[in-house]
Amino acid sequence: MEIRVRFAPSPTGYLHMGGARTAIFNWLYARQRGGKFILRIEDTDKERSTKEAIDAILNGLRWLGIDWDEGPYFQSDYFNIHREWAYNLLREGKAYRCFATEEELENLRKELQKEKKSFKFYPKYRDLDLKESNDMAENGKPFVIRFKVPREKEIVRYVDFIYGEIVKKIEEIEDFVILRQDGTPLYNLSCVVDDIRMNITDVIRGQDHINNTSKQILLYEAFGAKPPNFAHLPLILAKDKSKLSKRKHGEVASLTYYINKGFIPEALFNFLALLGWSPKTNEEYMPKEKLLKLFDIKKVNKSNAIFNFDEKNQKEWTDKKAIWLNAQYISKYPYEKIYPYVKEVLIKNNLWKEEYEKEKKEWFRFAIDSLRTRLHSLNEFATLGKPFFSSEYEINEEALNHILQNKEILNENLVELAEEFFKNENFEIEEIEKTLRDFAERKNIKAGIFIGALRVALTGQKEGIGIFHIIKIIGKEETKKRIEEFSKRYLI
RNA sequence: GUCGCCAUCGUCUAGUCUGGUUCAGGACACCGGCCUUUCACGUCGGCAACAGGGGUUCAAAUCCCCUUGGCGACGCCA
Repeated sequence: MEIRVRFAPSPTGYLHMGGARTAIFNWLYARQRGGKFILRIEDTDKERSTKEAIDAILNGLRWLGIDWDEGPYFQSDYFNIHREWAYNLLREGKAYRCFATEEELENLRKELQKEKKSFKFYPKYRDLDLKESNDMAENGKPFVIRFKVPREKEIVRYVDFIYGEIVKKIEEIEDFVILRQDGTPLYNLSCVVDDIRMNITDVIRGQDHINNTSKQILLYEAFGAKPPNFAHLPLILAKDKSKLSKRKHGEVASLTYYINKGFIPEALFNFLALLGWSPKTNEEYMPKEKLLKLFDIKKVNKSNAIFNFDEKNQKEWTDKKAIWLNAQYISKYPYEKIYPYVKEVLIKNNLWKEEYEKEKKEWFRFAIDSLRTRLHSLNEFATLGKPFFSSEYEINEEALNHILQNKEILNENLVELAEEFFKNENFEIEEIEKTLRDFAERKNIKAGIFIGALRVALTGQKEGIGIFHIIKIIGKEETKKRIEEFSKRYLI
């Protein structure tokens, strides 16, 4: 039988990390078995659903490289069908109209609480004769439709791929509402009806749905359908051990933030896939193909994972392992794969020049390959990389002050050193290095003094890639020019 | 409160099913050495955990029970 999974987010917020991981696991599961991945937007709560949220979800999935075979379906388009199915249950005596008012219910709930019981159903309406129920409805008395949980059964049971056997006592399940007073369907109904209609074979979703699953299985049975397989994923928690959410923990919970922060999609994909699941091979760098080969839904662990970040610390804005993985991808990706991302970032920051893919193609590649070994974010191509693509870069004050300790030496020698560089014929790294070291030796000055000064003069930064790489990338003329300008401005 | 789930280094995790090979392995982070007279690269090394208590057993991180802790669900939200 063909595997069919679905990712069914509700468009009430942006695509968050938990949702993204659910999508990843669904996608991995479907793709490794030649199954279909269906995207369904669960917008049954019209009040809270927004167009922006839908766009964010779609864009987020595309960005992650998660493609879908069907959809996006919008659940609200099928309200009539859901309602029809609910009424079928009503006709068959598997559901009933509950005419209880809010007050009535509240009182009942309070009373039950005194006896330490919780609400399960309202016999008065549950046992109402269908004809009488029809009459009341016709007379305009408002009602909801509740599912009539089969009380003759003892338990509902299913085997979860991850949690194993889950048994729930029938007596603990209330007659839940499936149709609102205004006739719109509720989550449990819509979800089951659509999963049946769409022939979903495997439901992979967050662990917070475990409780719903028992109810949903009852619905499957009422509809005479075979329930799908279920796999409930452990939750992603924040440091305070509560469920990671945008409301509580801010942007770090939202996928959009990672896009803006310069993540490579596959790096985030990799990180998320390893959160709650392990290939058990001691490897961390796992591109999609490898993940596809090794992923096993049944080996996902049961305990929740904590997302370790510190919002107060810039460098730890998200889990450090995620940042580290991103750095891995930036430096290990084949050039062809990293290139489009770099181009995009440079364009966004007005640093892109057409010649980078024409006459300066080779130069550009060398620059990027040198640069990327040190970067943690794509955005750094435009910040730390700026001096290579523009002569307008800022000078780090701390770094400047540091080298100005040797102001006199530099004033006497730096421009002369620049002239020496200029005499280089090939301007290759070894040659540049030799020039500098010979020069320093001749002058009896530590090479380090020049190295530090050159870094500041040429890039304005106190750290970065090797200085000889920097000089080669910046080029003969520009190096000379920058040193001269720097001397005039700071050394005299 | 009720019901359910979970419990190995600070964090992600391997090992738990099939008890001995583990005074518990890897990764991130952290600390130190080397390299670099730059570096958020690289490299080598270090720190660091079986929640607690009872069993069962020749032997328990691994099996059983209890306690504790954490999380989730208890909506005419999804």
